[in-house]
Parts: sequence; structure tokens; C-alpha cells
Amino acid sequence: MKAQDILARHKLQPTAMRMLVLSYLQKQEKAISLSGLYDDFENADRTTLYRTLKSFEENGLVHSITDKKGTVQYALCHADCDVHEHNDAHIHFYCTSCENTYCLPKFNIPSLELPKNFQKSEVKLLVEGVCDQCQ
Amino acid sequence: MKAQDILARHKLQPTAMRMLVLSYLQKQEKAISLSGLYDDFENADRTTLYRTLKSFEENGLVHSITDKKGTVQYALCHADCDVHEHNDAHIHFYCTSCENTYCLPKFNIPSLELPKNFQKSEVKLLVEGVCDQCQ
DNA sequence: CAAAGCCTTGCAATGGAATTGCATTGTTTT
DNA sequence: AAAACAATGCAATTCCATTGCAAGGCTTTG
Ligand SMILES: [Mn+2]
Ligand SMILES: [Mn+2]
Ligand SMILES: [Zn+2]
Ligand SMILES: [Zn+2]
Repeated sequence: MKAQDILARHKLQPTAMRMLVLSYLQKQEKAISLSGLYDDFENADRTTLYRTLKSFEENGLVHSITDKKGTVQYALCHADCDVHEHNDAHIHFYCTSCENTYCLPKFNIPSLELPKNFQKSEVKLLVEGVCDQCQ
Repeated sequence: MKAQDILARHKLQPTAMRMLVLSYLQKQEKAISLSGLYDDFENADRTTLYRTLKSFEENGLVHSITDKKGTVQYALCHADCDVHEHNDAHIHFYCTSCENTYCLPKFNIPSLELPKNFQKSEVKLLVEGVCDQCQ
């Protein structure tokens, strides 16, 4: 599916910057931080990139995970996620060697028990360790 | 067990500040950030509190979790944790209403599968939602 | 006990990232 | 075409984490 259609489906205007960032994200194997994105888009304004990621997240196009260093890392959501329903409750992996954060879309978070009267709305799970590349 | 003994067991000199912070943490029901600690210790230096928490964490006396806002929250570890072995791999809960982070020491993180050749060293799981108090 | 060495503290400065305000420019609606 | 709305660029701010360095304490050793 084309970037333009994906944006439309998520109720986002297909601006040049959004198209670029979206296709950039589609090519990524790992999650990316705002600073990482900024490094790869040298001529772009940092705030615009910031707001691009924010609007993507608010509209259910990307999800985020905070890595061990406290940096927020963004990655494209599963195709059928939207604002109201996320279908990508998967494990994330932070490699302490290469310092990359990876989505593991095939490894879902197991179901959890919670104490009585605690209402769950979202679960984030980060495994730290060493990735296959860095072994 | 007395604060002094706990510090000794974790190879930390029992300074006045460490004793105070430790007994403060023992009274907490929720995890606490550096800023939260600083608010409650107005006459103390922020850097000293920072390093107190860091040394506690390095010596396995507290563990930390980054909440939804990206703030690091600290809480005392289970009594038998130490630098090399943590026995408190429990779920943490962030309430979006009161914005507190709670340890759920009775709710352990389920065992996880990982892709081939990924080496796990630590797992952090944060559930977001509404706590029992805020229902 | 006294000297030397190591650890802890306080204060100032720096670093890094997230967030906001505001004026400008582009897009959509009427 | 005008009005309303949304996105962008730039500057400034806020917030929190982290470091350098000198001063003060505690521990070890001769
Ligand atoms: Mn992911
Ligand atoms: Mn905990
Ligand atoms: Zn790696
Ligand atoms: Zn609550």
C-alpha cells in the first residue's frame, strides 16, 4: 500500500514530510528515536520531525517504547492498528551491545493477571540483552 | 532489619543521607522519582540524592522503572536481591489518573520466548491503566 | 595516633531531549 | 475567493540526567 493511502487511512494529511518519514520508517528494521531520525534528515527541522512522530503516534500509525537509556523509540505499527485499537502488543528488545531497539512482532506479550480493581489499558514490555547480530 | 544492616549487606557505607533515604523508601507504597525525593528532602542537595539512588541501584538495593512520562521511578528491591541476582521480576503499574507508579511484587512477569540467538538479561514490564484507588 | 588514600557530599556547570509559543505558509471548507 | 483550519520553521523554554571539581569524612596503614 502506498504511503499516501496509509496516511489517509489514519486521517493524516499527506504532506511531503509525512510521506518521507513514513517511507523511511517502512525501511527500518529497528525502532528509531527522534534524534536518530533527525540525523538521517539533516535538512529537516527537528520540531517538525517531532510533531510528525507525535501525530503518527496519536493516530495509531506508530507506537513507541522507551529504551534503557530513557530515549523514546518509534516504530511502525502493525497494518491494522488504529487510534482506538492496537493489535501489536509485542515484545521489544533492547540490545545492550549495539544499543538498538527492535520490535519482535512475532512474539506477543503473554496475558497478565492484575490485582483486583486495576484496569489495564496498555502494556509495554522491554527485554534487555544481546541481539543475534551481536552474539 | 535496621537500615544500617541493610546498607552494610549491600556494601554501602551507612552515611546519614543513605540512612534517611533508605528509611524513606521503606515507608513508600509507590515508586519515587528523583524529583519526588527531592521535593520531600528540601534541605538536601539534588546531586547527592541522585547519587544515593544510583548507588542503591548499582548495589542491588533498589530497582528502577521508567514511567509513561519518561521519568525514572525507584523502589526498594525484594529483601534478597543483590548486585548479581535480582529476585523481583514483577509487574509495574502506572496509573494514568494519579500518575503514580506501583510495584506489584505479587505479580511476576511470565516467562517469555525470544527469537533464536537473542540473549535476555533483564525484563521490564509496565502496565498502564487506572489503579484501584482511582477507579 | 597520624598520614595517606579512598569515599561521599555540595555546588556549579553542562548535556540532552522533550515541549511550547508564535508567526508564516499551505490546505480544506464554505 | 474568503474564511477556517492544519502544518511548518525557528527561537525559546523547561525538565531531568549527568559530570567536574574542590571540600569534608571515614577507613586503612605505618
Ligand atoms: Mn514494536
Ligand atoms: Mn518494583
Ligand atoms: Zn545488538
Ligand atoms: Zn491511581
